[in-house]
Amino acid sequence: MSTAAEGECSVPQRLLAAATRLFAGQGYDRTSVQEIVEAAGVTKGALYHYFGSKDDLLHEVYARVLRLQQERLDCFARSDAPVEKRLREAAADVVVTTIENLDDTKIFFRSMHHLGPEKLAQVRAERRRYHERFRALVEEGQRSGVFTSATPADLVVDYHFGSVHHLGAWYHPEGRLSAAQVAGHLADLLMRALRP
Amino acid sequence: MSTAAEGECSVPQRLLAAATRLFAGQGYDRTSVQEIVEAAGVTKGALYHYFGSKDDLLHEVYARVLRLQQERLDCFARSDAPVEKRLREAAADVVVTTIENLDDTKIFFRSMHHLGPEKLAQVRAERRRYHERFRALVEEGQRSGVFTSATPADLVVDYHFGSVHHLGAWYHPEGRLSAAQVAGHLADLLMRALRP
DNA sequence: CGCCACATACCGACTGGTTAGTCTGCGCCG
DNA sequence: CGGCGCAGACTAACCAGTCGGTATGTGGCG
Repeated sequence: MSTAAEGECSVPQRLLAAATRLFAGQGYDRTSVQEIVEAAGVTKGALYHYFGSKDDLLHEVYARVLRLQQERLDCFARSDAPVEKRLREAAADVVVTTIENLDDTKIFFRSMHHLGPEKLAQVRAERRRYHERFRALVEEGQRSGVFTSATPADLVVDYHFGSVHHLGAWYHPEGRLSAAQVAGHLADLLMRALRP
Repeated sequence: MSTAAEGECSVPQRLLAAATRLFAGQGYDRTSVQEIVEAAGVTKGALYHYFGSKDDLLHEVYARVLRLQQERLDCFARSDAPVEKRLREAAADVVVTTIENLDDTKIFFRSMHHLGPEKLAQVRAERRRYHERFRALVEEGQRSGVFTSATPADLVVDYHFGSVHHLGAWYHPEGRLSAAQVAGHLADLLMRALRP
């Protein structure tokens, strides 16, 4: 009766997965709690046993993807390779992980305003930390002269992340370009834009 | 009693303006028809006198901004300046008009999925035409050798428009950069990324 | 000019349907 | 037997859209 394989995960994980898929497909508001629990093969009692509210569910989705991206970026930034290599790899990796979690990303930028104020502030703060770490890489390259300083670093970061966030609007896994190929091209564009 | 000056516009225009502001601020689903008519200083009878449904209202917002952007792009593309000048001006102009109509843009990419299937198809078709005209400029420059062909033209277009769409997420009119300054920087980034 | 017929513009109470969240209870496991 | 994990009916609120009604014009006709 349910769409997903029900037996292979714990109930909260199944609920989170179903919610992610449905939120990404039809948006937060258009997805009723009833639909989520049916897709997960349980009932509302189960959902409200594990989550405080529908908002909580959304917040969990956000927390998961934020944690993942922060970890990956840290990994690249801490390397001791030259800065242009570190930035290029970080820029490409964020594209790959975004494509690998396209549902989460779609939700992220489409449903942010559905979060309550305090959860929103928390998500925004984490997001800002992520941006700042990325920007630090750009600034490092600008100071050392391998990148042009013609454009302020924060604008460069917003430029790149803008196109990353937009991936959900056009990328299809069955398309002619693989995630790695797209990532390579977008990273190239960024690096060329930063050439002195 | 109402928030906006009521007397200076026709009722349908006031309704459209109120809807735009509210949709951008709280999203389509979180905005009730009651809120819209109160903000416009009328009642539901007036709204349903001029618009067929809440969807219609949203669709009108889309149609307005699509028409505007298409006109502006046509204007730049038809010039007989060298292609790098035409593309640069078009790329900068789309940033300026996006910033000047930030509310519309926010709605555009956040609430698309609220449109019914046939209206959605129509909006998408117009959007695609816009993209294709922009892409044609990039391809022209690539053929004539003033732009690098390292990156496929459609990816370049998605790269630029991605950051344009993302403007609504970070740009604030009171910030330190004017719309024209941001437009100049983003156009510079694009042109540098296209240098051979 | 006075008056009627009709239309356009708008009002606001009402309805049918939907939804998030609650609460009581039941079955299974330790 | 006791409590954890969950079922599912229930409720209170809300909301898009409807519909009969009202007011303000507008054109024709006697």
